[in-house]
Amino acid sequence: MTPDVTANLHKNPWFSSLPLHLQDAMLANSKVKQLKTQAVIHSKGQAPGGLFFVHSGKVRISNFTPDGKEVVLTWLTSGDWFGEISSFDNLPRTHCATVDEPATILTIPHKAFAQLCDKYPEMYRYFIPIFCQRIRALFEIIDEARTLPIKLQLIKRLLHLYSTFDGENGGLDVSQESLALMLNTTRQSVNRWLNELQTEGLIQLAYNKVMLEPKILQEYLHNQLNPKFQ
Amino acid sequence: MTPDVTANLHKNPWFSSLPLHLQDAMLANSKVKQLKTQAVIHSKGQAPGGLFFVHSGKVRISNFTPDGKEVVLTWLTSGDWFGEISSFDNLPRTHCATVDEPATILTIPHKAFAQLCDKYPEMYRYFIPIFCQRIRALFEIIDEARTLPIKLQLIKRLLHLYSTFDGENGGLDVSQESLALMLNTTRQSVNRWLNELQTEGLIQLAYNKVMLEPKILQEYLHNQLNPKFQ
DNA sequence: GGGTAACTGTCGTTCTGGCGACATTTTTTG
DNA sequence: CAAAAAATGTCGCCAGAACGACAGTTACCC
Repeated sequence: MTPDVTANLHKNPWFSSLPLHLQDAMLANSKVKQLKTQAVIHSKGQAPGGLFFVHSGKVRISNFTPDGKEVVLTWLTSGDWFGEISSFDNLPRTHCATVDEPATILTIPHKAFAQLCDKYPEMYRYFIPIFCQRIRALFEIIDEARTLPIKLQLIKRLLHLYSTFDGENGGLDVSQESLALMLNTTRQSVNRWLNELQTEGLIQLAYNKVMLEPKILQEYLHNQLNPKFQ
Repeated sequence: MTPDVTANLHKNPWFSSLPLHLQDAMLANSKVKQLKTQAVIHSKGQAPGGLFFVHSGKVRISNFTPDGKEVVLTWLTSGDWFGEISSFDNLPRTHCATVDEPATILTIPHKAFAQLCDKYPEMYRYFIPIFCQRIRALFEIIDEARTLPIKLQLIKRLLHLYSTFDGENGGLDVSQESLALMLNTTRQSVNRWLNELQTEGLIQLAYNKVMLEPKILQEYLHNQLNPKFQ
C-alpha cells in the first residue's frame, strides 16, 4: 500500500466516518493499481469485479448507444467511490469505466468485499448514505435533462465541475467536446452557448479552459429558474 | 390494520424476505390510510414524512418545471415501496407523490422508522437491495432518454408498464397523455408513434387502452437495438 | 522551430419534435 | 338521452439542435 493513498483515504469524509475496525478491514483487503490513460477498468455488462476508490487521476463513466456513440454519465476524481452497486447486488456492471488521466485506483476485489460484509454486517449501514447521495444525484440528472434548456444545463454542469474539481486556478480544465459528451449534445451546441455566456460576461473562455466565478453563475441560474412575476 | 393489507405485504417478495422480528416491528409501527384521487401524499422539498407501501391504487411520482409543467417520473402500484431516501438521509423529498386512483397506503412515520432502525440495525442491510434496484432503474431511465428515439422509448415503457401492471386483459389502461408525461414528450408525438406501431401490427389501440403482445414488441425492440451487420 | 494533434469558431442543411389549433370519437354523468 | 368531459386524430408552423464541413488557433513533441 502506497502511503499517500492511505492518507488520501483518511481525508475522505465517508471513509473516516467508518469505525476503525471497518477502516482497517477495508484497507487490509485492498490493492493499489496504477493505470494509464485509455485503460478500461470495467465494461458495461461485465460481472462484478470489486469496489473502487479514486486516489488520483480521472475516470470516465460512460455508455455507448447502439450505433457506437459514447454517452458520458460523469467523471470521477480524487475521493470518489464507484462500483458499489454491482458489489452489493452481484449483477453486471451498468457502465464502462475508462481512465482519462493517469490514475491511482484502490480496489477491493469482489470476493474479499463480500467476505468482509459477511464478517462485519454493520458495514451495510455505512453504505446507505452513499446510496442516498447517488440516487439524489441521479434524480437531479434526470430532472435537469428533462426540464432545462441546454444553456442552463451547461451552467449547472460547470458549477458542478467547479465544486468537485475545486477549480485549480479559477478555471476548469475541460474541453467543449467533453462537456458535450456529458450533456449528451454536440460540441457545436456547447460552443454556441459557451460563447453566448461569454458575451454576457458570465464566463471567460480559453483553450481547453473555462474560467468562471461561481457566484455570478449561481445568481444567473437562480434568476432563470425563478421566473419573476410582475 | 386492515387484514388484507397485511396479506398483501406478506406477498411482497422483499418484505417476506425480512426476518420475522423485523416484519413484526414494521407492522407494529405502521398505519393504513385510505386516500382519494388527487390527494397529495407529499410534495417536493418537504421534510421527510415516513416510508410508504402501496397496497392498492396508483400513485404518481412527479415534479414540476419552473414554468409549471408536470414531468412524471413513474407510477407506483400495489407492492411498491417509496419514500426510503428521505427516511434514511433526513433530507427533503425529491418528488411529489399524488394519488391517481383511490389508494390504500401503509405508512411508517419518520420517527418510528428511525427508532426502529436504531433498535434493529440489521434493518439497514435489507434496504441495500432496494437501493440497488432503484439505482439501476434510474440508470436505465437516463440511458433510454439519452440514447433512444421516442419510438423506442415508447416501446420500452409499454413493456415496462405491461410487466408491472400485469396487463389485466391483455391491454394496458393508459392514456396517450399519461405516456407523454412519462416520456417527457407531447401527446401528439405519442399519438404519432403509437399509430405507426399499430400500422406495423405491433400493437392495437383503443380508447384509453393499448393492447400488446409482449413477445412481439420485445423482438422488435431487440432487432432495433442490435443493428445487423451485413 | 516545424510538423502534428487537439481544440475552437462558424457556416449551411436537414430533421426531429414542440406547440397551437381544431375536428372527431368515446365515455361519463346527470 | 342529452350535454359535458375525456381522449384521440391530424394539420401546419417553427425553434432547437444534430450533423457535416472546413478554416483558424493553440498546444505538444521530436
